[in-house]
Amino acid sequence: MDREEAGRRPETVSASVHAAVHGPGTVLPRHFFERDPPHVARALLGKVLVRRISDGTSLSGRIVETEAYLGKGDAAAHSASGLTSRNAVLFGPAGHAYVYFTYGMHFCLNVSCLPPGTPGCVLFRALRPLEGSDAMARARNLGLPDPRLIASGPARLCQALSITRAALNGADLTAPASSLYLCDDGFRARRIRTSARIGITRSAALPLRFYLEKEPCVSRAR
DNA sequence: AAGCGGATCGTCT
DNA sequence: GACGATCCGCTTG
Repeated sequence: MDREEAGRRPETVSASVHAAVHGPGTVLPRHFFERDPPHVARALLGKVLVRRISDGTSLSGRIVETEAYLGKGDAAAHSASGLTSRNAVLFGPAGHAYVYFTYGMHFCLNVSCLPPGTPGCVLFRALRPLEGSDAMARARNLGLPDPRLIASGPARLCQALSITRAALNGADLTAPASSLYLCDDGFRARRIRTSARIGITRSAALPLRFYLEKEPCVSRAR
């Protein structure tokens, strides 16, 4: 699957990005995700989500918005009613993709947290495009590659990166050969804001949404 | 600028 | 049989 090692390619980065990417960086290891979802959700801000597609090119974006879903005391979490075939990934090891289908047409991407048997995850809600923004805009059927419309919203993010449940649910995001993984490229998030999560009805008041201040690619931005 | 509803189907009651 | 961790286009003010 992995035709060339992901660590040595020169990266082409749009000049419009506000901070430079310092090379491909290091892939986030499993222990990064073996923590409480709120910690992981904060720590993921500023990291890079990379998707290698079949033609060998990489699509990527800086994570600017996340939400944490807890294993206990969180009625909004898909794991709230116990293990089912749909949510089984959440009860497995940390660092795996939980992709679900909703509203008859949308996919959303999460990463599992905490050790096996203890559910919890982080929902990826928005990216600032880095590599492949033109290809991502095409995948979204956008006329112009407006960075604010490419991956600002969990379903838009999945559409931009061609993430489906069939292709990626359960995938190990820490595996070297993964077609979807997370990187630390040295960027450090400046100001992190917290709010209630978006679009849920139960446990709606918990402050479990995290996003970068003054970031135009956050969903539902002003 | 904000609010409404349609699209569309897997999952669980 | 109902309801989404959503998005988009159309309406109204």
